[in-house]
Amino acid sequence: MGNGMTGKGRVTIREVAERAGVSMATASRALSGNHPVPAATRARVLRAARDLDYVANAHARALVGGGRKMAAVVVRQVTSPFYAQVAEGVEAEAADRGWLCVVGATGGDAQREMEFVQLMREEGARLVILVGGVVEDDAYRERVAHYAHALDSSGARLVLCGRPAPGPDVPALVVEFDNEAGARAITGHLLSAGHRRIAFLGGLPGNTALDARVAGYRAALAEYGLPPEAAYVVDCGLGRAAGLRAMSALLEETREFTAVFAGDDMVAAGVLRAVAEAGLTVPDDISVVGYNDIPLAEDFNPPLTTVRTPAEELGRAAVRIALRDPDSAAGSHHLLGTHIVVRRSVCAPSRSCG
Amino acid sequence: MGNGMTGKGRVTIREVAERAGVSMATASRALSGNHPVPAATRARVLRAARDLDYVANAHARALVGGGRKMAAVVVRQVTSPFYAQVAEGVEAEAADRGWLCVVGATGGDAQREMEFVQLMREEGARLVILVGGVVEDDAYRERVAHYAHALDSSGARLVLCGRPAPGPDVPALVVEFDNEAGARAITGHLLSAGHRRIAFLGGLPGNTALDARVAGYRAALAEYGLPPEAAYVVDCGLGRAAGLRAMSALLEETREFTAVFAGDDMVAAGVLRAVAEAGLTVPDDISVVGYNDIPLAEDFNPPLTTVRTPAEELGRAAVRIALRDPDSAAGSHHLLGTHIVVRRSVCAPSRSCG
DNA sequence: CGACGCTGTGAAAGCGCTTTAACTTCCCTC
DNA sequence: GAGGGAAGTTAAAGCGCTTTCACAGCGTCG
Repeated sequence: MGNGMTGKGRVTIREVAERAGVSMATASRALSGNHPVPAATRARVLRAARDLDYVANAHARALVGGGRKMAAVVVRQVTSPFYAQVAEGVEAEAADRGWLCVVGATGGDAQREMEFVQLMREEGARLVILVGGVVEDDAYRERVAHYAHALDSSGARLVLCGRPAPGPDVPALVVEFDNEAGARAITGHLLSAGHRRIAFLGGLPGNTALDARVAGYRAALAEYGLPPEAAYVVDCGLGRAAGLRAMSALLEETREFTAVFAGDDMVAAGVLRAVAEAGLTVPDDISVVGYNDIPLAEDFNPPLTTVRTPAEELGRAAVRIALRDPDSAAGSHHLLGTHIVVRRSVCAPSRSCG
Repeated sequence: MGNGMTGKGRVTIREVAERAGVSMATASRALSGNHPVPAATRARVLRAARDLDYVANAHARALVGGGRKMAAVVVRQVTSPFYAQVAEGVEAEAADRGWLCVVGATGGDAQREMEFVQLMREEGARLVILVGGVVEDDAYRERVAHYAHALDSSGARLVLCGRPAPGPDVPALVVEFDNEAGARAITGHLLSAGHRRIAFLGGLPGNTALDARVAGYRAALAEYGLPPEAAYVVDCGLGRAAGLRAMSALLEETREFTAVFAGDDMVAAGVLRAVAEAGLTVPDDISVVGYNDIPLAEDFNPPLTTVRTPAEELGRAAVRIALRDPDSAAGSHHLLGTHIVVRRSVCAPSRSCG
């Protein structure tokens, strides 16, 4: 390497100080910029640091400095396009501020989630972002309330993305998309195309995001003067496999529906597949819409009409909001807008069905 | 919370020790398990820690303990399905060992990559995994050689996944898929189906992964006794947009090809789209194969025949290999196997062409 | 001209933890 | 019954850094 490195042992600030002919205190000030130092002195210190290939020890710094700039984002799995985008947003916004971003994948396991949050407490993360829908039961509420208080007592902030706050007095902040509005809009799109028999596939009772989508779907139906019985919700949960299975079952059972609103794009992928396997065509026989507008949605067959939820923006917003209003932000609730992306999976209800 | 927390200030091991009636040393040993402690004493300490909601300070621990269990994985972008899977594999394997995993996204920018590696040095990461193909030029070689030596001098290991080592004496370890074998196999699949005019779309000269794929493609052609001129490589780079553009251009130009080997599945997505836009059908008019088998490949239209590169396994292998053989592993090169996944985007060359 | 504030600098305290070296018991052996 | 370990425990050193506190030098104002 050709520099003055002392073998394996890391160069410390003391050596930098010695080489620059100043005290450790001055070296520290020049390096960290926490305190003004005359330009000449600073230059000498920086020079010495460069010559020695000095690398600050983040641990020592965090230990004395009390904490460190680190955010953690926790998702079910990194490979889900939606979660990946949110994580990317968090990472980007964190990086913009010089923060470190660590991501944890739980695989949907509450145990691992708890362990990870605990780890983040030990690591001194100042921001923990929990992403993704869950079924809201008592265990969930208790768990999250615990996180919130534990993190709060360590001086860290907790952000919930797309999952509910366990209570009004819990020190956590919620940032999510306006699922009800989005669902209402896309259902309206189907209705205005002439569809009246629209099934919703992908319900997951207790999951607030999906519940809100279902609510929006029902609201849109009501707005069009349809009776509550017109709503048909299949609680098959999320994922491509679930969508495939549920749609196959539905087609087996009845062909009265002219359109399907899939709970998200992966469900829609399964639905499209099921329709194709049944020898039917989208949209001629059945119109399909999804939710989230994942990157590959436009490559579906046919390209999917869906609701765009700018996931990366969600991640960025989470960081921004949490860091903006250090105190007042706690407990607040932020809703992000969405919009419809029209592609080719919807047309007017046709010849073949009701 | 109902426990004995002292407000904001974090509970330290000293308080735990006091409450348990032992010295800090004993408390530390009971908590960390680094040194045997009688069961009765240990129980008292653990009890006190629980009562106080004690959270160890990872920084202090790392400071004195010299380093910490942390791995870093660096990718171009988290939202690419392939990178996401690799990152997930790294995360999983790291989590299995109680290691922390941080991920950095560079957006393909060398500057950001350097900053991130530097940050990891400061943070004391013991394992840095650089994932993803690059164009191998002098700047690249110099950069990576620098990382390798810098990390090595901090006692950390460097793993390159799918990118070449800059030289034989550089302390880095390479783990990647056997791209040449995979490409040879899938080209063979096309050949054995009867295709003789096969174009390769998605070359990126200097990118070793793609170069290897191209080499495999040529080798397969040669094995079937075709002259070198039979190879037709379009260096359009990667990504869906690139595939769409290149394939549209190709179709504009000539229709002599009966099959297309796309550099990866995203390119294949673009190719499929281009074929559809040209009013042609896959596989009846043109057979298409991809590379990587991303999760949505089976939902392409038609479901894509491709090469499965178990990306998550790549991430896991990177961690495992790096951690297995602390010393001997340096400089070694590991090749992971792949296999063909046959779906419906290939059939015998047909009526319409060649 | 002495008191005051300012800037630049350094010695040393201490962040929370692990670990070394030393000490105390207590039990066993010769 | 004295000597030698083993087992259990502790005081204290110190990881690398930031930051207080103190002091020196010096221009400025009353």
